[in-house]
Amino acid sequence: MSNTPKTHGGKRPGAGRKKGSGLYNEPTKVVRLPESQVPVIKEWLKARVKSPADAPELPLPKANNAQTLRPDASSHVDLPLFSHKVVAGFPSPADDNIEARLDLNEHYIRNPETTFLVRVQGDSMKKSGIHHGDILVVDRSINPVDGKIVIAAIDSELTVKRLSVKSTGTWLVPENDDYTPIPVKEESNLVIWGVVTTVMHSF
Amino acid sequence: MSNTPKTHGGKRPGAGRKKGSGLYNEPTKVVRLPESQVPVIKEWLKARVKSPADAPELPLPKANNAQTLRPDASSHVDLPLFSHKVVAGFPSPADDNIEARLDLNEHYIRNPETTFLVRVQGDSMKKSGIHHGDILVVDRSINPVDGKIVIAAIDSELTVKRLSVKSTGTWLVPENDDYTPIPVKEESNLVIWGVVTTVMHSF
DNA sequence: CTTCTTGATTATTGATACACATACATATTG
DNA sequence: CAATATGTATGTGTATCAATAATCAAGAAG
Repeated sequence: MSNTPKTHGGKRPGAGRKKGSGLYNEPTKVVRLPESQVPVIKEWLKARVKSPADAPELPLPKANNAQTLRPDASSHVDLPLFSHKVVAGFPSPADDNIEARLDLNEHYIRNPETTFLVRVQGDSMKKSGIHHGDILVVDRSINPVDGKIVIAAIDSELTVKRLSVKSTGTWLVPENDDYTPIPVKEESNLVIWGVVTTVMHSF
Repeated sequence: MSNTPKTHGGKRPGAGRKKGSGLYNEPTKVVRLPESQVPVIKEWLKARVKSPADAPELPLPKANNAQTLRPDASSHVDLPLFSHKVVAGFPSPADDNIEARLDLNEHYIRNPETTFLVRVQGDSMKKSGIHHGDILVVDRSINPVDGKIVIAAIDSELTVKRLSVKSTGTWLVPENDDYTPIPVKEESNLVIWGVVTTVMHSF
C-alpha cells in the first residue's frame, strides 16, 4: 500500500498534456527563415489554422433546363494577382509579389445592367465544357451572332446552345453527340436571352 | 626537408565571409513551424531568392504554368435568381420571378482566408474543362485526397493536375492525352498548394 | 610577374537544448 | 461529492552550438 503523502496529485499514467493539443495539431519543427518573411509566414499559418477542411456541395435548385440569376453590382472583392515567381510558395495578402488584383464580380460582370446568370440544367453542351449545375454568365448586350453560345428560349423552353446562323437557316446546336441540333423555323418562337461569356464549373 | 612552417595565409582584418552572403541575403531567424508546412515554406523560400546584384548566379526559379491570385472578400454583388418560368422574357431586377440571389464572390469564395485564384497556363487538364487562360478558385483548407484536382508545386514547378493517391504510389495526373502522369517519388519535392474548387472559363 | 594553393577568419545554417507556458489527470480537501 | 491543488507531460519560443561555406590575402609555384 502506498502511504498518503501531503502532496496533491502524483505520478499517474495518462496525465499531462495530450499530443497534438498544440496550436497546429501536429508536431512542430524549428527552422531558420529570413527575417523579413517571418511575419508573412506567421500570418499565413494563422489563416491556415482557422478553417479545418470542408467544402459543402452547392445546393442545386430545381428547374427546367436553366435557371437564371441577375447581377446587382453592389459587391466588390479584390483578389491580389501574384507574380508567377512565387512558384513554389503560397499566396499571402501581405506578400510583395502581388501584381494585380481581381474581383470576380468586376472581372466577369462587365455590364451589370445587361448581365445575368443562368444555372445550367442538362448536359447538352458538354463538349463546350458546360455541364449540369454550372453557372453561366450571360450578357444580353452582346450580339448573338453565328458561333456564339447563347441562352435561348424557343417555344417556351429555355436552353443553352451554340447559335448557328447560316444561309441555309438558323440552328441551335448542342455540343453533345446525344443531342440533335434544333432547327429554328419561321414560325418558331425564338427569343435569344443573351450570349454566354463565361462558364463557372465547380468540382 | 621543407622545414618552413607552411604558414600560408595569415590573420588579417577584413577576412572572412561577407555579411548577407547567405541564401537569403539577409539576417535569419529561428522559428517553429508545424511539420507538414516545413517543406511548403522551404519550397516557397527557394523561389524567392533575390536577384543577383553583384553576387554570383543564383538558381533562378523555373518557368511555371500558373499564375496566382488571392481573394480579399471586400465585395458583394447580389444576383437575383430567376425562376425558369420567365421563359420567353428576359430577367429584370424588378421581376417577381426572382427566386434567389447570388454573389459570385460569396458563392465561390467560401473561405476567403484560405482561398486564392490561379490563372491557368497550358492545356494539360483540357479534358477536365480547364484550359489555358482560365481562372481557378483554389482552397487550401480542403484536404487534397485522391481524385481531387490540385495546384501542386513539384520540384519548384507549379502545375494543376488531378491527384492520384493509390497503394501503388502517388501521381499527378494530367487530363490530356498529350501529357503523361507525373510520378511523385519519395525524393520528389511535392507541395500541394490547395484543391481546385471551381474553374471559370470565358468564351 | 602572374597565378594557384592554402590557412585564417567570419557568417550562415540546421540541429539541439533549455526555459517557460499550457493542458491534463487525479489525489486531496472541504 | 465537487472544487481545488499539484505533479506530469507536451507545446512553444529563444538561445546556443557545431559543422559548413564563403572570403581574403599571404606565400608558393611557374
